Amino acid sequence: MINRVVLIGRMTKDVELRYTQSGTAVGSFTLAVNRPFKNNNGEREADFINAVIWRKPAENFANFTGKGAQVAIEGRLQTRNYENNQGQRVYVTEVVVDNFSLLESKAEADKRRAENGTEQPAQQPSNNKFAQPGNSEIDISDDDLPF
Amino acid sequence: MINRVVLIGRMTKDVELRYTQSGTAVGSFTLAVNRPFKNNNGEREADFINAVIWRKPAENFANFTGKGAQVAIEGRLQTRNYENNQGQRVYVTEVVVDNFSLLESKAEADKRRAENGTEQPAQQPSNNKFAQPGNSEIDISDDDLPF
Amino acid sequence: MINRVVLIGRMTKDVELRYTQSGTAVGSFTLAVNRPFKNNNGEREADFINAVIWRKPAENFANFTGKGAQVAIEGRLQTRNYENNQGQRVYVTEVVVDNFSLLESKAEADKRRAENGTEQPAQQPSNNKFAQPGNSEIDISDDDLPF
Amino acid sequence: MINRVVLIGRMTKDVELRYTQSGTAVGSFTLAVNRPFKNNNGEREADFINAVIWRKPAENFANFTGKGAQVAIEGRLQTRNYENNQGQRVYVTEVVVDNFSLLESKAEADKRRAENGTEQPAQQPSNNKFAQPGNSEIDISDDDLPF
DNA sequence: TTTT
DNA sequence: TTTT
Repeated sequence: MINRVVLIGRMTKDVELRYTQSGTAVGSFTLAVNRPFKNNNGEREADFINAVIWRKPAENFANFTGKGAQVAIEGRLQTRNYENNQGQRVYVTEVVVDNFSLLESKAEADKRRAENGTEQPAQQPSNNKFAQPGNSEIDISDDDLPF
Repeated sequence: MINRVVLIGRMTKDVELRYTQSGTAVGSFTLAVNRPFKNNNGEREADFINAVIWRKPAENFANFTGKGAQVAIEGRLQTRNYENNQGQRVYVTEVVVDNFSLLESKAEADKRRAENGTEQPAQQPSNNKFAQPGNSEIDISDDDLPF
Repeated sequence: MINRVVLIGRMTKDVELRYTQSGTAVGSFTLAVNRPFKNNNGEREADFINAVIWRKPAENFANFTGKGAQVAIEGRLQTRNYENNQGQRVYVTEVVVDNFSLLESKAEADKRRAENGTEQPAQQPSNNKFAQPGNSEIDISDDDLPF
Repeated sequence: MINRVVLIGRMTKDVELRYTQSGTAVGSFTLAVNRPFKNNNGEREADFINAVIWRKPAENFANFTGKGAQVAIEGRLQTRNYENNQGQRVYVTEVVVDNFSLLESKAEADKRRAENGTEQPAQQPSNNKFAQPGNSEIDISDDDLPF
């Protein structure tokens, strides 16, 4: 089966980097991808695509990109569902990234944001800076590993 | 911005073909795309990707494919959200199809299902057979048109 | 850098399976991909895309597909050049396949061709049947390995 | 049939913009796409992918990108062949671009090259600057139009 | 005939 | 819950 996605967009925030109980890194983030056309009000809208990235590439990605930076990602579409705290089933579609290309460094994006003004700098959570495995460990079963 | 998806999978059901108030055809369907690897129980799972297709291609697609048939689709990822009847915001990610390739005809898929046995034949809802515009008109604003 | 190709087409002939001096399998083949539109004479032309596939997947691919069979391939575009026997430099662009999906088995394609008539059966060269490494060894340097 | 290519790379030179006898714009260019791995000498090589772009987008593309600039392109693979002046048949594989994204402006690329030093500025051939149709008219039959 |  |  063929399942392929290629996107270019901007990071809506820094990568959220976490670790499974067994120490596997997982990064999650959302890409804002501008639409090719304008809406009825003459505005260009965006789609907000969720994505995850695993293992060593997750750590690299988290460290070299961040909020506002332009990136290209490649991967496959995956769906999953879970029950939220109101007992409702929530369906999620996300890209499992297996290749990426940084079109702008974290530093460049930060610099641009600083120059552009009032915008406060991106927070620098310790967990997107080569965090130690085990640090921000979370409740992700290793069964969720996509391989 | 680049936003491209290519999928090969099987139709989980016949296309749901509807019409906006102004008579534009919209087809919606879900593709089951088998994962490239097996899970911890040695089973091959699938991802269930939602998709929409507009206008004349929607009518062709609805008429020449159907439940169980293998198809290839190409398009872009789009996100939208709405409030459900419990007042919860629901987020949807779907493929807006702009090209497709039928890898098996509706007839072939039906024949295969018939041969395979007990499975009941795919229902033949009038709305997937060149339905008249205005017939199964629904509450889709023309503002939802993706162009 | 992003470099991704997805194609659906038909095998113009059986896979040519060879082995490098160190025993690495390499398959080469050409895919006929029909164009989406007709030319000025109302005919549908095709593009003939060259592709290579390496190692174990090359052997699987060679054994389960063949002339006339429909396949989907995924990979990256690669260019190389060499001097031909007239001393001219020849430029080649080909897909290095890293994923494929068989949309029709070799047997189905052969059956279809047999039913369709006069067409002679695909030749069965020993080198597309789990050939022994070393058998049809050729002058491919291991330096050509794409990794 | 599915036939899709997505590439990110750098322009090896300015776009060559020409016009068919009937005044249709055609741009041709080559993209250098770095390989994801290093070769046996520890160097990162590139693939040099030829591409063409037609009509109005060709003029926009020619005017807003240029040598050294990073771009993303999307399109389909096309093959053609012709006889060269030595009477040899030459086979060409190229991308017919139907979407692009400028990741760096012509100005930015020029600025970068100027800062980096000795490199001479990109020549500014009149034919990549909103050239008049008919100006650099060439021997392209309108039969070559890909639609 | 190639870009950073 | 969103980027430029």
